[in-house]
Amino acid sequence: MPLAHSGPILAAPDLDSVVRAVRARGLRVTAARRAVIETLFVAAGPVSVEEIASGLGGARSTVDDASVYGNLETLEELGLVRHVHLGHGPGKWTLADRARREYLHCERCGASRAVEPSLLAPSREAIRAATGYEARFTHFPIVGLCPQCAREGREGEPG
Amino acid sequence: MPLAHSGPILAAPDLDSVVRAVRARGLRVTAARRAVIETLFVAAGPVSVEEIASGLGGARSTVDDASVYGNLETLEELGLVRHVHLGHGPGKWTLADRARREYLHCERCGASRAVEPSLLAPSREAIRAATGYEARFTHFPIVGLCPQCAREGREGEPG
DNA sequence: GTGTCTGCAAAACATTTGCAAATGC
DNA sequence: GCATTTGCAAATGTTTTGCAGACAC
Repeated sequence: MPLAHSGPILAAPDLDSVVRAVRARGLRVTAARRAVIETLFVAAGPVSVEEIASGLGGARSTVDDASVYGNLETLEELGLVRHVHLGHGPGKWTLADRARREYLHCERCGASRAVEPSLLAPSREAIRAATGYEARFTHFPIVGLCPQCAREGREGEPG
Repeated sequence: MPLAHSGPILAAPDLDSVVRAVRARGLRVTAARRAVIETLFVAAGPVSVEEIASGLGGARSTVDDASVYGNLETLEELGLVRHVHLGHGPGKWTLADRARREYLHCERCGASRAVEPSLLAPSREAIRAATGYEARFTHFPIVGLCPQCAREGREGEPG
């Protein structure tokens, strides 16, 4: 079942399948590891290390920051989770198959909104054709000016 | 010679014109401020705070980190300098009119390369038409897989 | 039983803040 | 002369590292 960039398929694996994948790679399923995965699983969107460590989403126990960092790194290496940046500052974490949305971020007022994926398709194709790179626009937001700030910028400028 | 989407044209000014702009805004031209600007001016590309503070590029004196941060923030607010991120980690700083290149960054091996601006034009237009945002792809790199890592990814995957 | 993982404490970085002294205008 | 700006020192916030004990398998 292909999860990758192309497919519209939304595989949304259950928690057990993630846990199984962890075990399949030879990693141990500890309470801390399970709590991290559960938090990512129940979260509405990408979450911070802080949120994961404090057991947001009702994880039974709390997990030490250092262990959260370690686990996220390990799980990211396995391709099970990803981190994304929604603006400046520390990243947020999510299950790998959920990191599919591209965002616009206004550099002046900080406003943020998701982008209709089809808008990026032409450039993604052009980049692939010209450079061979498979571009994902999901990791960092696309920075620019929102309509209002763009307007103000054009008026306000002295000359 | 069109440099950008719209905005006030600010073309490769000499050092003095930047200094004049600073004074014109009512800011004082101190030794530290001048050193920061000079470093940005002579640098081959975007530079780190560390590099600026240590007087890379032959600035006569060294400038305290805190002062560099303060100056960069002030100058960015005036629109004279910008910071960009070329990968993960702390940003790098450059004169505003020089922050025009878009980069591809491989999330697996870290390879980086500039993008031919025309490749992004279609999506920039589509985004403007659909959302009103003026997208700049220069602030964060576009993350993805370089040709080689993309190939390995496709082969290596277990299933 | 053994090697992995955890929590805790401390270190390493990047950045911000507070403030008295220095200095551009 | 006076407000702005500086350097220094300390605080903050995030992430990494070291390590003895706990625990999954």
